[in-house]
Amino acid sequence: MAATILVVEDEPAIQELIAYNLKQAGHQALRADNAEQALNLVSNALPDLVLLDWMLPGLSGIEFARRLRADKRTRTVPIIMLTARSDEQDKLAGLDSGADDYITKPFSPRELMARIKAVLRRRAPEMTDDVVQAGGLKLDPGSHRVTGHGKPVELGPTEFRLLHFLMTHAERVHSRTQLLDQVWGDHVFVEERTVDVHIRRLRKALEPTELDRLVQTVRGTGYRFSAS
Amino acid sequence: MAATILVVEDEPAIQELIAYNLKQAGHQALRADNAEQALNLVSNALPDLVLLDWMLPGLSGIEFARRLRADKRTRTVPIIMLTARSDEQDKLAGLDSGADDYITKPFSPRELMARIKAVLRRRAPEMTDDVVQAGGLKLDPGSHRVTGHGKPVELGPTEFRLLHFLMTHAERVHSRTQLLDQVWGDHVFVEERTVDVHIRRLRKALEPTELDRLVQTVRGTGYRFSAS
DNA sequence: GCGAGTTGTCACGGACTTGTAACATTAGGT
DNA sequence: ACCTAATGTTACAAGTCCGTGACAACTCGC
Repeated sequence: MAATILVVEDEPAIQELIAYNLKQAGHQALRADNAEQALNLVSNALPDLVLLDWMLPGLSGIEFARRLRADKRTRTVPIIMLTARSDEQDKLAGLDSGADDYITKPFSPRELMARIKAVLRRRAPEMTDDVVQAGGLKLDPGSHRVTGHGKPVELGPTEFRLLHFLMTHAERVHSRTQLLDQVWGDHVFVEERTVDVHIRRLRKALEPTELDRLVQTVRGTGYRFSAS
Repeated sequence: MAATILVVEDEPAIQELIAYNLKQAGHQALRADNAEQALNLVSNALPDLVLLDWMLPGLSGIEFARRLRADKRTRTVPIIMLTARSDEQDKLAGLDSGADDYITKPFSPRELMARIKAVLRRRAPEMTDDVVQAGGLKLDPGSHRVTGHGKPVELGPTEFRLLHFLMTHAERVHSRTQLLDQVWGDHVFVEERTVDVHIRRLRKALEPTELDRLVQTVRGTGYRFSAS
């Protein structure tokens, strides 16, 4: 899946380099030269990940990270810190401010891309465009297609995200609250029972392929995807 | 598993950061800015663990910890102290006041989560989602599944919690009162004999696998899980 | 703006769970 | 052996949780 990535970096050459590499990898790059500009962009549209330079003119990178963590709406956005210092003390402070990973300059584009992928996979595996496959069911985030035993399955957007999350976190029970947080987003307010309805819609769509049994109810706890 | 964790921390950014990470790990976060507020929350509902800042406006963290330890109802709640000082003297005082662990700022979220898990594992193993295995019985809290000699075992929610507690505190006799407190919760009122009925239901569910003998009666005292 | 598709909420009914009481059985002391 | 207290067992009514269909509000491309 093409992630939208915000690059906050004051040095034009590095910003350009990063943006180019992101584009090359199929992501969309938003750019900001400083924290103020970045805050503006974030208030418009939430990126899927933030690449954040440590040293910024004006508001520092750490401070920016703290602000993102302080606001309920932006709390979940993964952050990767970029810095020239390799000092361990800074590293701790950086992680303390809420960064998910930390990379020291100079870095190779390959390394940066690997870390981005790793963070997306860890924080939001359903954000990567890896094909997920289990028990005869195949979900391809890239083409936004789902097939069961080779036959196409029609899903609405929410059911698609729900199935994607369940498949990337299989063999685990998820409470309705967790599913709302992870699939709907933690800034929305909807009834818990709404999850039931979407589970129902998902099952109905899977019924023709008999794969609806993979979506299981755990009474009193939540739902589980299981291929065994 | 989902533990309820009380965060007592006056600095909003850090409180937010911690709460966010707790939620991410599947826990529920209660928050308090000061000790007075924390005492209120505790009197309402007992948390499974307390994260406590050393420096608090008003009643200090140490004093708050002492109060928890002084009250019979809250005496067993695990406490992790947070502090900016790395001074050995303070560390001793902190542990002396009854803290289970101690962590100095700045700390990485990863480190904090690791310590929480370690403390829960030691003090309340039924709160973690570690797989428990004994005598051919296997219970997986993550997927909410139980198998005996590989065959699936069907349990209701209460029987599941009961078995989980017994397995994580095996080779020990638990009185009916203790089981009610630990498995049902400390503020519910049910007949003691109700435990017997659930033990019966648990045994019945285990019968097909012949593993019901692991749940043993200690006449005049209570019940015990034993794999030997 | 129009219509198809999507979304969140509600209400109803059925299935499962739970606590209690009542009765049966067992263990342990005398 | 007998008696009593403790535990096993069953049945049941009340409560809770979940599946399901209907529906109105909403979005989005045309």
